[in-house]
Amino acid sequence: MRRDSRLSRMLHVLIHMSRHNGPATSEQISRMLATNPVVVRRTMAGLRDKGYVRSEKGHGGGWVLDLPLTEITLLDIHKALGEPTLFAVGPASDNPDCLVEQAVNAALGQAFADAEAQLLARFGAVTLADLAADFDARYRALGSPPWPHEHYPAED
Amino acid sequence: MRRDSRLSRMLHVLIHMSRHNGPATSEQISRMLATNPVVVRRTMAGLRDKGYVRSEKGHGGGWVLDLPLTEITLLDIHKALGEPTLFAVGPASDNPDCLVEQAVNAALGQAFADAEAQLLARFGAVTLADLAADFDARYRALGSPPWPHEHYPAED
DNA sequence: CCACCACGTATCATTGATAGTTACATGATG
DNA sequence: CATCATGTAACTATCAATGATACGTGGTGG
Repeated sequence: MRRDSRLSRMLHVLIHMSRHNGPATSEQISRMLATNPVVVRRTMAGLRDKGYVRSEKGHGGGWVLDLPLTEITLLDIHKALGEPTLFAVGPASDNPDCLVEQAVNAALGQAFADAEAQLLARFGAVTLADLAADFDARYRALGSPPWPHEHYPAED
Repeated sequence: MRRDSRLSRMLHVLIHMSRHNGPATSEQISRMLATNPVVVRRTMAGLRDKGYVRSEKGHGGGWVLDLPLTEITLLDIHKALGEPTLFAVGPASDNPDCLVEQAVNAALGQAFADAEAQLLARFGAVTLADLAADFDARYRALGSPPWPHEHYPAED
């Protein structure tokens, strides 16, 4: 099944933004994500509404982080994206009155609910600063890796 | 995202089959699942190949359970369906060389891998007999519930 | 032995979500 | 005030599950 990559993409972008001086335009971001500017604006809109980023129009405008990475968890971004369904498999409701179907869905539903709770707890425990620190470790480990699009090592 | 309901459906069907005398035709099963016979054959094909059910052609033919419910776990059925992706959200690979993307995907990937392991372990620990027992409990609790399609209380 | 029944399977249409695109309006900057 | 950037509406593209049609194949029973 087709997988939703918005969470991954937004985390990617936010970390880049934190290492970036000044606003990043949707155009620049879209190149990083190999997509196009409208998709970026659409997806970032949710984060803006929750106050994680700010957008500025006109010359020199673009997107700016509005909170430090230490204050943003993966769970926050997941919620900002509208809490999309995490699971690709789910219960059937072909015959809601059927007791067999109810028994099956109760078992599956409980298993998925527990897995979701675990996943969300994990998301809530990881901040973007943690991911940025992992990036820094990878960067140091490789010395001077190639830059497919602009990375911003810890300098600025 | 659209959710794969095949696992739920197959569990539903197998339990009904265990309470059924003689083969159940794809036509009968399709009515239980509010779908059509071809979808049933397509989905059951995987279970047949793994030996959980048998199919018989001709007059009086249809589908028959080939193992007791105690010998079949939810995990078995999941595998028989081709182990479809469990998650609806996943990593982006827009820029595989980007160290930021790698850090993001490592964190997300680990979280999802752990959740998947938990889910599969749970699936492996539940047999269809457990679900059937839950059905029996629900049946007894309600006395004589309505039958939207044929249920088979513990008699035969 | 042959008519019928049920599975087996190829092929195409439908669905529902993200993702991509085009077009145009709005606001800010220099 | 021309230009740049976001905001958004309205499409189209894509992908996998699902649904539907058609036809082939093998058993069964009359």
